[in-house]
Amino acid sequence: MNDYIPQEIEPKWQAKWEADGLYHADIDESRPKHYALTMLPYPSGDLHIGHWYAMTPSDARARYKRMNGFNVMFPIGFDSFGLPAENAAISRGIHPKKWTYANIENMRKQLRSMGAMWDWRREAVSSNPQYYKWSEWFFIQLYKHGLAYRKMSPVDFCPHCNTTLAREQVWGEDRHCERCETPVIKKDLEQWFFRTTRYADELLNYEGMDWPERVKVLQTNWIGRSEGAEVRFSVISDQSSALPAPVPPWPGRQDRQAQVSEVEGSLITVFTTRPDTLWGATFMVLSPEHPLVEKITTPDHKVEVEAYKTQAARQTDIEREAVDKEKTGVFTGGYAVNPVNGEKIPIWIADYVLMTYGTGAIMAVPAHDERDFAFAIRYGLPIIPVIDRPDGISKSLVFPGSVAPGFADLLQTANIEFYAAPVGSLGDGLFVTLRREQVDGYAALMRQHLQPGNWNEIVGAHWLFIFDDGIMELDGVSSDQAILARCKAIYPPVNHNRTVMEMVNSLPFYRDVLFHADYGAMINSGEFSGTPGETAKRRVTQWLKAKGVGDFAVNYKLRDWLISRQRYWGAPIPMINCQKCGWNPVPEEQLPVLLPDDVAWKPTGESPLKLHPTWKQAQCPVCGGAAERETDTMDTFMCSSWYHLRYLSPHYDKAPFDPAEYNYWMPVDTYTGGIEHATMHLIYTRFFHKALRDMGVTEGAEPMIQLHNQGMVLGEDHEKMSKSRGNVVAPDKLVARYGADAVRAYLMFFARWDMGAPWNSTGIDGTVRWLRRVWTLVSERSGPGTCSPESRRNLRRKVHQSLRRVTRDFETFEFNTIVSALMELLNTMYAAREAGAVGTPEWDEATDIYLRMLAPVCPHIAEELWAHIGKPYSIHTQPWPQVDEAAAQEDEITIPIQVNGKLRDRIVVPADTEDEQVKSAALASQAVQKYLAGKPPRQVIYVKGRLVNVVA
RNA sequence: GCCGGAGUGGCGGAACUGGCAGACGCGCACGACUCAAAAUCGUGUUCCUUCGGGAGUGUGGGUUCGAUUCCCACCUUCGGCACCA
Repeated sequence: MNDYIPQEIEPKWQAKWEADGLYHADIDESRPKHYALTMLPYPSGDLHIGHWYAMTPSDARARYKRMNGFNVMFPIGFDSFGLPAENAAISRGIHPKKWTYANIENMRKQLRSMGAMWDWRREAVSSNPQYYKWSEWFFIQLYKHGLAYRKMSPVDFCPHCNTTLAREQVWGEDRHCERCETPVIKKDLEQWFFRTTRYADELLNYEGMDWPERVKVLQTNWIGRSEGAEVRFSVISDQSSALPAPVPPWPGRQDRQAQVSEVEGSLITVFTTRPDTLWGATFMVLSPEHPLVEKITTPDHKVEVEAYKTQAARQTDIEREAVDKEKTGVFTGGYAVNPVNGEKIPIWIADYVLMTYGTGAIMAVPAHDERDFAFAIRYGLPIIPVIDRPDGISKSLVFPGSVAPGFADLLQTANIEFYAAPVGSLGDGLFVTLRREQVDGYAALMRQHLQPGNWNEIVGAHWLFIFDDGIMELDGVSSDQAILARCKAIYPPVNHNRTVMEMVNSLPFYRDVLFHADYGAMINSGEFSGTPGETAKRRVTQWLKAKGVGDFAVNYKLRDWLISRQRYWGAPIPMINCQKCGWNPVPEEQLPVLLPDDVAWKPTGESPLKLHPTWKQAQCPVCGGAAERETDTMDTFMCSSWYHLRYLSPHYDKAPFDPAEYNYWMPVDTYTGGIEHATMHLIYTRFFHKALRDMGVTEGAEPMIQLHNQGMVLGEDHEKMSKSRGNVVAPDKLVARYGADAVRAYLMFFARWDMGAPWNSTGIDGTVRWLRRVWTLVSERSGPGTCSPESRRNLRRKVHQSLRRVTRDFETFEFNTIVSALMELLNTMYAAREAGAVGTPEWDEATDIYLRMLAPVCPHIAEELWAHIGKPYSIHTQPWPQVDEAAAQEDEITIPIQVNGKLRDRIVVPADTEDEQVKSAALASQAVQKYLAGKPPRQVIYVKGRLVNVVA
């Protein structure tokens, strides 16, 4: 037989498989179906090694499933709308359509070189009108079912280019436009949203889904459900000292996302997870974008507020939310009334409050929230503890000379924990830590021994200020100022402090007891003081509800899905705006709304749909008058939320998919793709499916039963592959040099699939060598057949053990060990050949099983060798071999012997040896005897078939 | 910063449910074949060692007869953070 030349055999078999329609997937009720789906690629121009890494193992597993009797559908297509096409248009003057379809043509060719079992008849291309007609249709259905709506939302905007910018188009610390380097601004636009939040609770349910735990956790955190309360604060004027007007009745539950715009008049609604801390709310913070900011801000604060809003708008949400960032904000001049105690509290704005979470406003409880604490310390706002410390710890620093001599001895006698250490340059002070039950005794002792003209404070679980004429307790805003005034009178260096907390926070000894975010009994909370932590939230919320100032509320981090893109290359949003009739969908019989081809590209990237002279002119579907089309297009995540449905029947023109195909193939049995899609795409597609289900379009709770994610292939320099870094690995070159089979095998072998790894160009020689060895071995068909029955049995054992491993690893997506097992078995077969096994029935069986196991991994060489040994075409329609458990059974086992957990010896015993016999054989070992040194063992542990541990 | 992963020889990785750490491969060294080279085949390859043994799975602790595996803290690194897809 000739040498192994993959460049000859691979195109040959690919052409034959194609001509024979070997991979056509058609409905066949007699067989169980398997829908294997790999994530829709974007046609960026060149197939990336990352595509191969993602798709080859998916293909191998689809093939394995097919050999296991399943009718497998493994489709492919292109997610072909999106930003890069427009970038090419702007920078190189190529029409996005032309650029996209040229790329698709190239990638089809490249994809075919993989030898994957795609059914190309089912190819779906999201930028084809016959595809995006249905994307538009879905938009209209969602709109008709109340799941699409418009609201104002900010975008990053380049004022010079007059364009909305994607996050990746904003560069640098100063956030400038990638094209013209102008600093970006935020611009508020009316945009379309889908109500994903309506499905938030259902999306948290993963019942019956075989998805990786990490993805479920990521999604759960992304959805970010939290239970708490909404509370309404009324705004009052600076001058107002009279009691505030009563808060109007609670309007009842409304749609979550609509809430924000419904904040009006003089009411601020906040969401809080800690209604039990309401008595400690000493100020409010609005997001700088909050609609009430303008109304509340007093004339003398206008300049500062406007300046702050501008700087906040230039940051990303990530920067704004960062916990370690310095907290900044400005006072608006406005005040609100804390509904629980009538306290007048100032209203600030700060960038750490985001308009996209909750109601865009918070009540700040600095004693029990880390960020609020930092903010209050910085701006001198009062901090009043309202939740008891569960640990009951208080601290007190006794200043040098503030107590009568001998105080330390008294503490010792009272069993109070303390140490003496210098306080600045004042001499030694006493640093006291108190348990709850010691506070009263300590306070009494201090009252007796405090020298005139001093005070002492107890802070933490208790807040007592002991003066020579009595004790004051920090229990509210007024006592805060009263205590501070006394302290300033006694010790002028504290004059600059604005609050008691600021004063005590300057002593590092106190810092760990000043603030906590735990649950505990309520304190300083009027009639609620003493309410235990377990019931506090519920009882306070019930009371708020009864008073009409609040209610139970659930909030989510998940936001509604922003669909609008101010771009050309996307599916048009099929809506028409009429001055008389408002927004209405394009009548379904007029779909698709086609993208115009004759568009002009301004070098700035301004949307050509807006600039097109006639495209946006339309007739109102209601009154028939002149109206305007929506010129925004859809987010490409819309296209990729339903592509698995278009694959069912890409040419069907009566509906997005053929119901007969749906009924047979759906749901997707195995979905594979990158872990980077764990939240956005995989939440959107689940939302989409559930929304369609509720409209009667789809069935079942979930679109994808099983999910497996691959990791990423980095460049050889351990950096993300990119053209600019010059570290991109081109699969075409590798295929030309080594053949597709070797590249496929190497990609499965070189890393753990679910983790990914940096590319390693040196290892591929090993897989090439391996395939050549397979070739050589199978080529040789006649031999002496002279080897011993024992070595023939050993060969069979190894074959069936390998089959067991390979089968298991295919089920669990552990592709690297599949290839290892095949390499190992080949080594055994080489040894068997040396022993004269060629020509025996065991050898023939080994060859047969070997090629079947190889077929999903390296389909071309397996097919070639299968033909060579005279087996019927095609190996890919052969059944998967069955493990002969009896043959795989070991006769003898080696048991490692440990003494005190360290390996000291090994014994070989028949596999069926009784436990007691194994133990006594282990104890009889010379090595064990040596370590026992004549003493009896304390314990002998035998883990059946695994190991013996002798405890001396 | 927040959420989720990952850290094992010179390198990629293996180790099933807490039970022999380093399978398989790359690289390297030596040998065979060859005039020679490539290819191929064979042997060896965690580190230290006084050759008895000792240490060792990012770091530090803990649980256990026994920990790469479980628990706590930390370090490094990768993915995502809502207009890249």
